[in-house]
Amino acid sequence: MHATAKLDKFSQLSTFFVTLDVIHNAATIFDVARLAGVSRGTVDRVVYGRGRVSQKTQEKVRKAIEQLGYSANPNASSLANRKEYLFVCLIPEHKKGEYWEEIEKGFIEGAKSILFGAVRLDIRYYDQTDAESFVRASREIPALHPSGVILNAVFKDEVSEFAATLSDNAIPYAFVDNKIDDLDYTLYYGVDPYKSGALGAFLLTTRCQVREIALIRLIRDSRHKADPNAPRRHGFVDYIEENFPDCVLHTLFIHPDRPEETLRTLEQFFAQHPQVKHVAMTNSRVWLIDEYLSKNPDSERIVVGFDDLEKNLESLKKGHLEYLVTRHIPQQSFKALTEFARCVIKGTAPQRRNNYVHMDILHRRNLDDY
Amino acid sequence: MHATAKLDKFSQLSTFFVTLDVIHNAATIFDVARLAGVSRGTVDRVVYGRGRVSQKTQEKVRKAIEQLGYSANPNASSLANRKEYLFVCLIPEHKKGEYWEEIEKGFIEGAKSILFGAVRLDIRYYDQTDAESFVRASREIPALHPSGVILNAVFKDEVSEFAATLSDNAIPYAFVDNKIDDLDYTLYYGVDPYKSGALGAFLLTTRCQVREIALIRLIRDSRHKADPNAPRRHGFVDYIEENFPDCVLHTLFIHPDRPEETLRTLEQFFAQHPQVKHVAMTNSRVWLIDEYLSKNPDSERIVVGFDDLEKNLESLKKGHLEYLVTRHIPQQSFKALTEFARCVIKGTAPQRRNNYVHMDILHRRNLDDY
DNA sequence: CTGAAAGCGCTAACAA
DNA sequence: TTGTTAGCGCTTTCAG
Repeated sequence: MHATAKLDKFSQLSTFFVTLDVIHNAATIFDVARLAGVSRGTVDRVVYGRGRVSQKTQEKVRKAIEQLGYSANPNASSLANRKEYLFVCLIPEHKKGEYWEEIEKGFIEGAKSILFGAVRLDIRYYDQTDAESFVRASREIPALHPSGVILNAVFKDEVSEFAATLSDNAIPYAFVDNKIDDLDYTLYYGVDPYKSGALGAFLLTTRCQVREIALIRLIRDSRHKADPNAPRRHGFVDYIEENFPDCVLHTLFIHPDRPEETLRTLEQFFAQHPQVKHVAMTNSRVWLIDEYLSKNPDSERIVVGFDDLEKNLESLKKGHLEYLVTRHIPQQSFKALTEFARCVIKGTAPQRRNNYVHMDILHRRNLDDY
Repeated sequence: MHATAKLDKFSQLSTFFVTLDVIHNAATIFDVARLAGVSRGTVDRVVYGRGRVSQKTQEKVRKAIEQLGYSANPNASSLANRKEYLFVCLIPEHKKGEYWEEIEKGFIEGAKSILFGAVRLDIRYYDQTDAESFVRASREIPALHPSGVILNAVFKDEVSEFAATLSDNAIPYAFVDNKIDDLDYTLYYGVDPYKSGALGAFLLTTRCQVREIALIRLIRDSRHKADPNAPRRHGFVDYIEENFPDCVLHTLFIHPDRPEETLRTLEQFFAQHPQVKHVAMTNSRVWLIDEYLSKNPDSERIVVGFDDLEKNLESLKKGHLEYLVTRHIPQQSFKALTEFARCVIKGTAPQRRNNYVHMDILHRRNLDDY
């Protein structure tokens, strides 16, 4: 598919315009074959590098392709190509409304949007708090003979080992959300968590003289080995330390599954520290404190959170939060899947290997059409 | 194309997964034909309501379709369907780097991305400052017999008249960027300019006690009848008046093509009013004041602009601007074209008629991957 | 009203 | 190493 543009100027009409024919116009594989003086089969072999073509004919064909600006009609390709591609997504199990549900949506939409070849998706889950469950889930994957695997990198050792297995089986893999740098992944899509933390800190403190901040964290299960939120938190904390060296950071811990306890913890803290007006939560669940915020309105208070979960957006809309730092979560998994599939199916390298997606600043005032 | 999902739980493995087959699996038109006891041609007629099919066979076919969950393979469709669609885009002529260039990019990319049917794009230009040129350009369009026309609404009367002509010729049309409410357009994509103005005002003034603001405007050619920027400016001004009733708004005019004059105007103004620290420009060319800003650094000054033109982004990156209120400009025209084409080609109504796209808040800190 | 059949551009298996 | 050919699933004449 390619576009040609011709520019015509009709000066006496004082009107000018551009016409472009988009889409597989012009040249077909047949045209190329004729120009190169070979058969369509040969052209096909050259285009996809299937080998078994002499250097000389390859040259001829290449030249013809260039001359005609040929590129295969993707519709005809995927019609003729009945190959099926199986992609396995290995992600944390999750409940409705949680972060990983959004990621999953992106995968599914991405798979649906692929038009070259028939794509199957197999989504496998593991327990984020349990490295063993990751190992169990990952072990079943090679037997499925997938064309590719997409996963996130929770448990460093276990993921590295799995990646090695995949490589041994010549199965390409991609990371989404986070990655392990020294592995041989095809591509990665995610945000820079450190920067996003710093951005949140900036939004919380800009144009203010900040003396104290409440940073609210989650009590993680003791089984929970990983701390996937650390880079973002560090970005946040480092920003504060650099820009407000005298600022006191109060860290409070709340339990994600105990709302009454959370309410009490917060009420108690803010009763003791009424001067603290800046509040942040660097994980994705700032909605957990929404109940406290709505029951204890304070027009001077500024709260900043992260990630566009449904519940966070609601909290933002109600005015309990000032800013949410995020990106369209499904977009990163959508792009990851479609790009990865393109690379795998067409056998090409990705345009870019490490893709950091843009961070959005969300405020009540620009929330409407998100 | 449709997706089926089956959920299997292997509890003893403490692993569960979801498989979904995306894309034209299962039933083909042949299967439907066989089940209904008719030919493929008949099925086709039913599916697309081309008429000339008896009620009875229609029933049979419908039932078979339902039973098999049939839906046409889009690849095969557009392969067999050699119809060409011509879309005409009618937009202001522009120079490199200007707003409308970005819009144009979106159209072109959108056309390229369409995979159903072959699409041709014909981009026509007119002079924004000259209603007559719009009339001239628009008059040539019906003769092209386009499948659809996309335009923006600059000159109310002239556009309305053209729209009527299109309707008379049964040519559907869509608006991008701005619209005229009471016309019969198929769909519209744009931002709410009033809201974006208010958002800019908010970002300029949040957490500040603002007493004076410099609002910089463009000297428009006297021929320039339209004031396309008015709604955004009103959003800005109204916000300020509501929230800072005592704030003084200084309006300065600069000429878009006279940089030295601009520099002088600004230097003179700020020499006389050194206390003014808040500056805004509600049109898309805040880069015009970049030279002044870089030559007269002031850490207390806050500048807010609009639209992600290359030059504005540069100015933001260099730290001369604090915030830019924008959206991916090409995205709105991309979406407008693809959605419009879908509606026209498939003969369906748009999902939504008026589409307001999300406004991004851009700051030096979230600019990297935009 | 309905069926048959010739492609759309490409792939892949088979023959040469 | 190369050419030939039978489809992929759908659309669209053209006969009947």
